[in-house]
Amino acid sequence: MGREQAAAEVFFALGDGTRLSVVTRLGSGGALSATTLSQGAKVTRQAIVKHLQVLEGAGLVRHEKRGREVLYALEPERLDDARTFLDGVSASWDRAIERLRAMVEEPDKPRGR
Amino acid sequence: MGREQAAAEVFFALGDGTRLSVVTRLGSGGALSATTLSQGAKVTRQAIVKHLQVLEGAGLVRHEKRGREVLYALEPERLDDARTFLDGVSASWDRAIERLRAMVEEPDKPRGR
DNA sequence: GAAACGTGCAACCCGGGGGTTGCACTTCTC
DNA sequence: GAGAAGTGCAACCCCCGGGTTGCACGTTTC
Repeated sequence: MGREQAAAEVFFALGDGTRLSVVTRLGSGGALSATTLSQGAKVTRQAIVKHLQVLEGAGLVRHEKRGREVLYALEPERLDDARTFLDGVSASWDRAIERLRAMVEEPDKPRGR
Repeated sequence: MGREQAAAEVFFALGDGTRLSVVTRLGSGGALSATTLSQGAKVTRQAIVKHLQVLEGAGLVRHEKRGREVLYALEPERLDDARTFLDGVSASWDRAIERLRAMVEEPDKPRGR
């Protein structure tokens, strides 16, 4: 229910090339500032800032003021949530396939709930 | 590189509430038609069709003509790809954390590549 | 204190994503 | 064959996501 909504938010946050590369860089680089992230990127600092806000809104990133600059760091828990969701879909899919296979192999067997 | 782009496409496809519920239903229900999926949904059949095309474009779904109707079924391989990507980010994040911890605990130790 | 660096805020633009409606076309059913 | 069921196609609408520019505000630095 709300679970699905939250998962959609996380997936939406990851569903953009720029944001995904930001996540990758934060994942391997620790805590970085928006300006640092914007260097080497194809977009402006402001664009990066907006992306970071989206990521933070989805709970994928946390920010911390460090003197005059603001450092953003990854929050990997929500990544686990997303992975859990994918696991769930895959699992129920496997079960559905298994049911189908059983029905084909034993057509007369009564099947309950 | 292109890996990241493909992952972004999958995440984008999953980053919408309607599409995510479609994926869930397909995951637990086997192969369904657009009309069937639209019943019980809050949107039109046409909207569902567009969503299915997006999902198919991302490789998450496959369609098959069955008489006069078209059945859509889940293609769980791409889900695994997405999960693998998340695993990668989490792993490098863990390594980054570990490096950081090591630096804090042994400040004088020389650290190489 | 003045200059440089890093941010924050606001206005603005553009394209396309999500949705709908209407209709023509095939396929099943009686 | 007539009608119902299931799709496909096209036009159309609205909103907002992604991006930019310009400038004002703290914080360092010398």
